Amino acid sequence: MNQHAYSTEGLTKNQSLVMNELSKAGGPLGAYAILDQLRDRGFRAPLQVYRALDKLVEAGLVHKLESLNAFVACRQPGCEGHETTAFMICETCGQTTEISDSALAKRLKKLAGDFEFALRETTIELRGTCHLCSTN
Amino acid sequence: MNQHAYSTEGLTKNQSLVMNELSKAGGPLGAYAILDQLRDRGFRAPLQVYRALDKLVEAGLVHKLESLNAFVACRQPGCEGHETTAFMICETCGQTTEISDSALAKRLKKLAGDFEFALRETTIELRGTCHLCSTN
DNA sequence: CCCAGTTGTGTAACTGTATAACGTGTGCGA
DNA sequence: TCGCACACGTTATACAGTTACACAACTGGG
Repeated sequence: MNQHAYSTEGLTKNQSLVMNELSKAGGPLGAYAILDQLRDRGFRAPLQVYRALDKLVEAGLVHKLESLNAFVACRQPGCEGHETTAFMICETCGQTTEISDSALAKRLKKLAGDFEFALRETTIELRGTCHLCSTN
Repeated sequence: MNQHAYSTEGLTKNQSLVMNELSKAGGPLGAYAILDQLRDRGFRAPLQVYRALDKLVEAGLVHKLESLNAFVACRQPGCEGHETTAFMICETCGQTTEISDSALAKRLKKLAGDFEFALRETTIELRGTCHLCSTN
């Protein structure tokens, strides 16, 4: 367990604060945006945010969107298949959709296998325009 | 055509220099690493590198690896299927392998279609350990 | 030929993203 | 109680990418 237990999830104080901001946002946030949001809660330096994010990503509660250099709260609490999650990112409205597709995961595993590559983590990000933005 | 024609490929002087560095490297390079390599060829500012990279990526000669914030020369000259290229990145030796898999591309297109998402570009990056590094 | 538009280039300053290198405090087990 | 692991705080710095402005070189049409 954890030393402080500030949260229902066994997160530390800083981790809870960062997690809370990401949940409130409902979409991707940059580390510095999070920092700004948390200045009045005592945050002063980027490292405080990055350390919390590292743990949250590790715990599977947060995903990093590499093509945005941003972070997003996991859609569902116990986000399974965390290693092979795909994201659709609307370049117009910024909305992101999290997808877990087993066929996709399977194909990637097979490709890695073909190259005798020990797969640890995958990044799959689809950029384009979402339905809503296309029709407007 | 191009104004200077410094290269066999119709690239400008700066584009050729950057392309040449990436080809020599045989692996991913950060923009500032390229800049440092080209200081004695007259490069002084990041923008010179980024402008060249933009054109090279647009021309399909170079890929950006989002999870490394780095750039890599395209494996084959006329890299087709440029929109749906996957990369395997060895976290030990840094080597990258470029993969074009039509089944993968098809599956991604289908997923986008299911969500009525107008796909523009995809990023697929597999991180792990390559065969060589696993056995050593 | 000249002019206007486009594209490539050079330079400086700046914002944004991320990490290194310190040191401090706290809980926990040997 | 000693040391270890871990969260935390602070400063500085490295790396990534952009904005703004100016100039040079080619291009196309009148």
